[in-house]
Amino acid sequence: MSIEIKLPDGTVKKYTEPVSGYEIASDIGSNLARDAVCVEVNKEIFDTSYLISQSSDIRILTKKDLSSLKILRHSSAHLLAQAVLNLYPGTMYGVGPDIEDGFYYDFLFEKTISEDDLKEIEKEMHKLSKENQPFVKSYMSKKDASKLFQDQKFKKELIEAADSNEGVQGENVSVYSNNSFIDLCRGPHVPHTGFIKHFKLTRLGGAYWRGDESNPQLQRIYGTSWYSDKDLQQYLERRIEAEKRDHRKLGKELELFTTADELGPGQFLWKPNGALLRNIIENYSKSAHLNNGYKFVNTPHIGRSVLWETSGHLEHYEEGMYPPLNSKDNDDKYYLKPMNCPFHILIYKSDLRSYRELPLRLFELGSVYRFEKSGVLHGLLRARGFTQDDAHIFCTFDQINKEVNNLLRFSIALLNSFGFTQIEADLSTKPSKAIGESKDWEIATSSLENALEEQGIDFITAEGEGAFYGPKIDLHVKDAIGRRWQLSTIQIDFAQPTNFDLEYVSTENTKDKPVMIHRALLGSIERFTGILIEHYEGNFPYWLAPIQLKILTIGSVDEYVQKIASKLTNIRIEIDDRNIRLGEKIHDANKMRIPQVLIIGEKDLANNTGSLNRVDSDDINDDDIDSLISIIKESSKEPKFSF
RNA sequence: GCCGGAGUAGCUCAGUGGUAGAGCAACGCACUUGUAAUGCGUAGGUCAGGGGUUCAACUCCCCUCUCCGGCUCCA
Repeated sequence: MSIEIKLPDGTVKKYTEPVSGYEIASDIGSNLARDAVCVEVNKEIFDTSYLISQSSDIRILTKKDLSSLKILRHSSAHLLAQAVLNLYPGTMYGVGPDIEDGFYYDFLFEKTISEDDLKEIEKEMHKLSKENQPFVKSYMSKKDASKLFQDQKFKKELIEAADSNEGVQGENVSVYSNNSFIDLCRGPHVPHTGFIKHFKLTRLGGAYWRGDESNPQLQRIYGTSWYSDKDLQQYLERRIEAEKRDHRKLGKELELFTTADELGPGQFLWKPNGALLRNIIENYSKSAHLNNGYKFVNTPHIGRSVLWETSGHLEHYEEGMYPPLNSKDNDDKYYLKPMNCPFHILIYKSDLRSYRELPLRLFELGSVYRFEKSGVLHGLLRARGFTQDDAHIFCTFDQINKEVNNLLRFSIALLNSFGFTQIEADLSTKPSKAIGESKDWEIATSSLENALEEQGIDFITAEGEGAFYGPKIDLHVKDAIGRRWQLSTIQIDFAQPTNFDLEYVSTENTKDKPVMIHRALLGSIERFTGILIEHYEGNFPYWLAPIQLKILTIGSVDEYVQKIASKLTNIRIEIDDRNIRLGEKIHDANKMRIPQVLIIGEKDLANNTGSLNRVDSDDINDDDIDSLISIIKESSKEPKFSF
């Protein structure tokens, strides 16, 4: 017997007996043997103890490999379950995969545990970690496994459901054991529990068994796990960073928006600073649209039920709509609009349309109301009332590709203007709950795909994630700390033109059906503002800052300050002329994240000077006031929009 | 909607069966201020709302509302 093991550097090692990854690593070097997490055999990952019996290309994975981190986290989940079962015998355990930055495990405790209990569980995990218990894989029949897990109803269910993710393959299952703890598992795992050192249990939450709302709820324990303490600490710091950026907290501190119990959940009141910010965003979007082929429309907030029956919303999304308002005159019912499209369609239908008018692009900052489930509301990011930068493009079949191409460029240019430069796309295809012809779905989907390819945008396909009336492209941005947010959406719709009998007169004088494209680029203004707040941590670029400049006075300089202010046309200014110390005025301006502060004292009045402090550059002290004014004007300009 | 946690002054929080507290903010007085919080004083609360237990409830129990962490959902 001859087994040839080929290493990544091309060297070949020969063995006469089946050999484990660990043995190969040991043959290469003792350090590698110590650090080996797993072994990749012909692109598939196995435990270091796995016996390789055929000639293969292999690679030893160490702590440095990305996939090793996933393996560590999955093993951490096992350790968590082991600790939980030690401390709370009789607990039912569900599944425990690795996730981004960590892992979780779902449990059904005999008595619900609380967040405080996590400390004790963590302590137990550390204890088990120190014991360096090896993870050992074995196989057994489904029958034997059912017997082994006879007291564990969730495990039995997984065995019966033949869940390959949980190690059930055909008639056999694989299980991993370390010490007395045994779990149904496909693996692979780190060699022993000693690899799991730098972890922390982070959260406790509820989760439906197998992610199904109709199933009972379990308690899910979340944790994070790393190969070094440094990585763990960095991760924990990142979390604190993210908390600091919370738009709900900053919204309160910077006096941007507020809420009140009397309003009802998911609705917001915009205070002067927030309304300014919002208006800046809206106006920028409006002028971008106005200058690029869109026609503005305005539509009401409620519509008769027949409209929503025709559009299909009542049939498909009634639960997400506010309950109807009854008419006092007759049996009519009115619904708050969850979308603007039916109204824009009515505008399209109000005239006989010619092919010459197409593409017809109707734009509106349209406020919509969706009765989101109470538990999903999350500040501005998920509200019940919000305003979309919404447009509907009515075009011919042949125009789709060009329109989508334009839209992608337009959208990216807009997001770039606001400081989002890393953009990725999702292409969502036909869901199970869909209306319309399959052929139309195929054409629509492929035209979106073509446009993405023509624009050279990286995208992933999200199967079955499309809207009920058509496929869509979603654009995602990465923020300053790497979080991914969905913003723009571009959706093709063959269904609504049919529902509403839309038509246009073609070159051949026939009546043809137009195609509709729904698109919102910033998405919801509320949500977009929330994301901007988190992206900039409240430190907005000059053009977005609600107050761009604060003038701080020292002594009596009123007239001089008025003269300066009148020269700063179109700059959003606040003047602080309170009779208090300069240090306190600076403190207050900084607290409100005012990006530019102009200090004017009696000395400046005499010399025609001023001092300028700016967040992103050095202070300019006692400089000529006119030169300071031009610096302020120049730096406060909004970015030019072009695409 | 479901599981768990929380709600005390405008804000951030302490108090856990026995007279409701602090800092900041607000207001008043003094200080007239040149680069990250001047000092003193005053006022501010149905302890989310409702019901119950108790001699006595912010505190214990029940219901409702809102918020937070998750799950599910997101046209």
